[in-house]
Amino acid sequence: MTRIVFMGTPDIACGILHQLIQDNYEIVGVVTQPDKKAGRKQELKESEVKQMARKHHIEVFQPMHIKEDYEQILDWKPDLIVTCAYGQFIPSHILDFPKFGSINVHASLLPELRGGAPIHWAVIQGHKKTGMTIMRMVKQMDAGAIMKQKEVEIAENDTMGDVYEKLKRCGAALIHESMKDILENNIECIEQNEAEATYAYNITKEQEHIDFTLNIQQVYDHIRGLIPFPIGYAMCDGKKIKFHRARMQRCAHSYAKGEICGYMNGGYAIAVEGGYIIIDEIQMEGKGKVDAKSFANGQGRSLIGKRFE
RNA sequence: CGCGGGGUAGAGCAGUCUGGUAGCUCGUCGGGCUCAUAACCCGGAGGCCGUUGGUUCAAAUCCUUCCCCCGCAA
Repeated sequence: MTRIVFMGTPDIACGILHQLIQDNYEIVGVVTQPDKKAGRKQELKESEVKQMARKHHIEVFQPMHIKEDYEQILDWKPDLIVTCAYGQFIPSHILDFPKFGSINVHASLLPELRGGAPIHWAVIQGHKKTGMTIMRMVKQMDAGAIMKQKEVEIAENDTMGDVYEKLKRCGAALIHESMKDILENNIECIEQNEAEATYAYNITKEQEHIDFTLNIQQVYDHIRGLIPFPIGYAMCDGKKIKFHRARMQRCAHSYAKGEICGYMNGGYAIAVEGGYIIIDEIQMEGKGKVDAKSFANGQGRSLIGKRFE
């Protein structure tokens, strides 16, 4: 039987790992990022992939630096390495070791949106569709020849989380359909067109900041592209305020961009170019997430007339 | 002991510094007004002010024990 090593870390990789397990492939080992301290209490947290691997009694390897610490992987004698959002650059003498090579599953329609946050950026940039790609792994990030690709639609009101769920299912289906061909070397690989490559690096703190001077569509795409994680914010009165749920209302008005208009149409309205962004769930620094009406009754009352920065 | 904010009626908050009758917006219940309302008016119910101990004639408020929630940083 073909010996497969799976390398991945976050939840989306679980979709792929789970499908491989379902399809009865022999997973001889799983490589994932070391347990990390998380939260206020700094408790150690295992990656989602590690939790799934342990549930299925698969051996787990967690090198701090895979560049120097990789003997375990070669000892597993893999015939194929499948990776998905592992989180470390993998040296080519590991990638080249298996007889079927190494493949990567990436959450975009490559060569678009290479990098760590392709789903967020697809929504933030207002794309109408995205997808999953299986490709051969090469030294350069997400640049290998494309083996299989499958599209999903991004609906007008989809949040990052909605698209994420679609892609997780899409990825599982794609790996399910493709494994047989991959193991029979029955796939025509298509090199990526470097000229068309775009990049979707991890979201920085600065990029979580919502700029209300942009037009209504841009602001809305930005907010929904950060839901349910990491959540966009803006500043008002020196306080950080996060937007957990929002919608658009296109119309004319005479407010300044970013001005807080108060409770309107069941939400907390903020004026932008082209209409209002209506916030339905909001959170002030130091406080819990609350619905718009509660916010308007309490903390939000004194903010009316002020502007988000 | 990483830094910081907070726990007050069903919800969201003010009051705490400067101890002295429990307050606001909303919801809820009853009544009124209107062609009409997320409208307006009148009235009512609903609180061990997170927990422990202390100071005081008197504690939501000052000191103290513990629990819980959140923002930042990782």
